[in-house]
Amino acid sequence: MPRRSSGRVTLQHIAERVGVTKITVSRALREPHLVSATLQLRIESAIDELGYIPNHSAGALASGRSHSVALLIPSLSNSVFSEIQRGIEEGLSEAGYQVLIGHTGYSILEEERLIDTYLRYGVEALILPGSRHTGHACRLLRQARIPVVETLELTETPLDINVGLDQHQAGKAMTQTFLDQGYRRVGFLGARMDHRAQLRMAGWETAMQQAGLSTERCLTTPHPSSYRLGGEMLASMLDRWPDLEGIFCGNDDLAAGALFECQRRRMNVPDQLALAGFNGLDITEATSPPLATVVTPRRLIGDTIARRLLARLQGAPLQPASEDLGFRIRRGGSL
Amino acid sequence: MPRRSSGRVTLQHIAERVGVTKITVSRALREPHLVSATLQLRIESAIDELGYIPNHSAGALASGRSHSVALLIPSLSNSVFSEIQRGIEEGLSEAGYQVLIGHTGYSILEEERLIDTYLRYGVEALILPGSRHTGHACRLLRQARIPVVETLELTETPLDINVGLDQHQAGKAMTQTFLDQGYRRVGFLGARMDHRAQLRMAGWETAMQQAGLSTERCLTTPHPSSYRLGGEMLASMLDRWPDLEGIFCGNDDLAAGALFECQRRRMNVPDQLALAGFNGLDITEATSPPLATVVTPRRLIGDTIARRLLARLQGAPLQPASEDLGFRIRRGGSL
DNA sequence: ATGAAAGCGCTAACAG
DNA sequence: CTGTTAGCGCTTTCAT
Repeated sequence: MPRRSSGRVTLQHIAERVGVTKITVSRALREPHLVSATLQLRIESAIDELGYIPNHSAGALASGRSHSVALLIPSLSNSVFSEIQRGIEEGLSEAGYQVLIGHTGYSILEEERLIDTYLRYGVEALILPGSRHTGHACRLLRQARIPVVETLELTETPLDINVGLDQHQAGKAMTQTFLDQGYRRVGFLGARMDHRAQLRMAGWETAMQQAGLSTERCLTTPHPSSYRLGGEMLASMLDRWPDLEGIFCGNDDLAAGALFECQRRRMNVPDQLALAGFNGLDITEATSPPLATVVTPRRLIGDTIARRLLARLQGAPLQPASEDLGFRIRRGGSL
Repeated sequence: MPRRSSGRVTLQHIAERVGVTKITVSRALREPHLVSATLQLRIESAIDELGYIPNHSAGALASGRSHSVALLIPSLSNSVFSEIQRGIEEGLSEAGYQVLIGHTGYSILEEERLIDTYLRYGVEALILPGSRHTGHACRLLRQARIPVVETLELTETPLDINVGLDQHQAGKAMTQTFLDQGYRRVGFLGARMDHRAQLRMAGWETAMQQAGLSTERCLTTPHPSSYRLGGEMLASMLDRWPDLEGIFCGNDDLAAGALFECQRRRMNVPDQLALAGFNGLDITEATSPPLATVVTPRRLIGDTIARRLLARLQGAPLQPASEDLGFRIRRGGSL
């Protein structure tokens, strides 16, 4: 009688049932071509009958490989990440990796906690939103010696793979679009104000300053963005700066919320007020008028991450480098 | 020289550095009160210096406990789940559980695959969206003998814990609200048509039939729902049934998309066409007019799941039972 | 308060 | 194609 035992069905049980040793059963599962066809069948049926479920921890411990990768996303309710995730998942699951999702709530402290957790789980790579991390997180990542992907934004000093787009440049380009259309009193509206939101806003500032225009018409909040918030903040801005001609919103949710508030006030968009968002989510094509936005190549980002990460996992050397996948301005009808 | 070794820092390394055995280090980590204060400090600093990261697989294998729970969600881009997730995560992480997120893409086959995967990982409980599962999934769940939560919808035959709301009843109640307001030619618009969407639609049918009204004005698609799709489907419905007085949309995205299409056509909502959605997402309060919707208690669902699951994890017996957390109809201004 | 021994379930390495 | 042996890194159990 064993002193400890989980009562779970193990390889050993299958092996006894079939009349071989457990290593053969193990092989039948992992390298079927090394096992005779008849045995293979008998093993399969024994597994089925007994309801064997492999113990991932035991396998990972013995082999030193977890076949899993962690993907950290800032928020579950932000659809920006869903396409990126699809690209990543498709590429990696094909190669036998399980993608473990964690969400940071836009906090680098929570990101640090998750990095620690997933390193304990022995993930073979980490995909992180953004390029800002806590000092301890960076130390953990360095020690772990596993591939790391930083995504969404670009950084001068990537830890490893960096795939995204230049958020500052994109913010600047969208602002320039306002200016090209003749708008002058262009404000900025931002929520949450994570690093990417800050970069976009900085892009707006740069463009405005280069055009010799005022950057005073700016309203931001640390609160999470939402449609409602977009409407409320638009109202505040119009109160304070009734002369506004256009507003660049840090993301599509805010822009849509702002548009709804304009509709409520019977303000014509873009004649009385031009609006633009950021990301090119589905909603920007559905509203009336469609919203101007910066279309980000999210699916491409996901595919690219999968491809480059697989190369690293399969032995490609560490060569920290950024890959800029660009963006596209879409004027919609709101600008 | 050991034949195999990962090169990672282990408990053994810490122990040697401090001059104790590894079991003492292990205790210092898990039951600090059993270790003398001075040792505790020396162990902590050694861990810090060497950058020790515990190996979760080894711990899980030795103890038979993974301290993790899997939460499967249908889609990352659907914010319906984000509040549920928050409630679950807060409750469980406080109790020392790591919540692993997986997404099924609304497919019970993918759900089955994820259940299998996470059982291999040794999760101590599973939280599933919905009550429809493949036969093999049910078998796996039964064999695993761990707590299972089925959520969002209610079922007569819960596997274990079941927390949600009566989707059929909710669909019926929203339809009845149309009828109470005097609308008669009320259609139904649905996308994706997963089980919950089907239940909502069945609720609409029931209410219409009980009122002796036609259920012909119904358009559904298996495609994922989106704002754009809501607009396109509304257009099709108006083409086909120009006499429509109201449309109950299976979710808020479709309803919002439909509203935008009405705005494009300069159709007054609700005078020319009444609209309603389902879930009570943020957008329903932001549009102009605000959208009628079925407000679902998502945060409460999450909190309730956490509470009941913790009880089960701490030994409460298996007592399959459903908990109906209800819903609220909000008329908004579109109905 | 600390230690020794055994073992969790699996796979790497080598043998045949 | 199949088996033997050792060990992955940790925790349990029992001793001291």
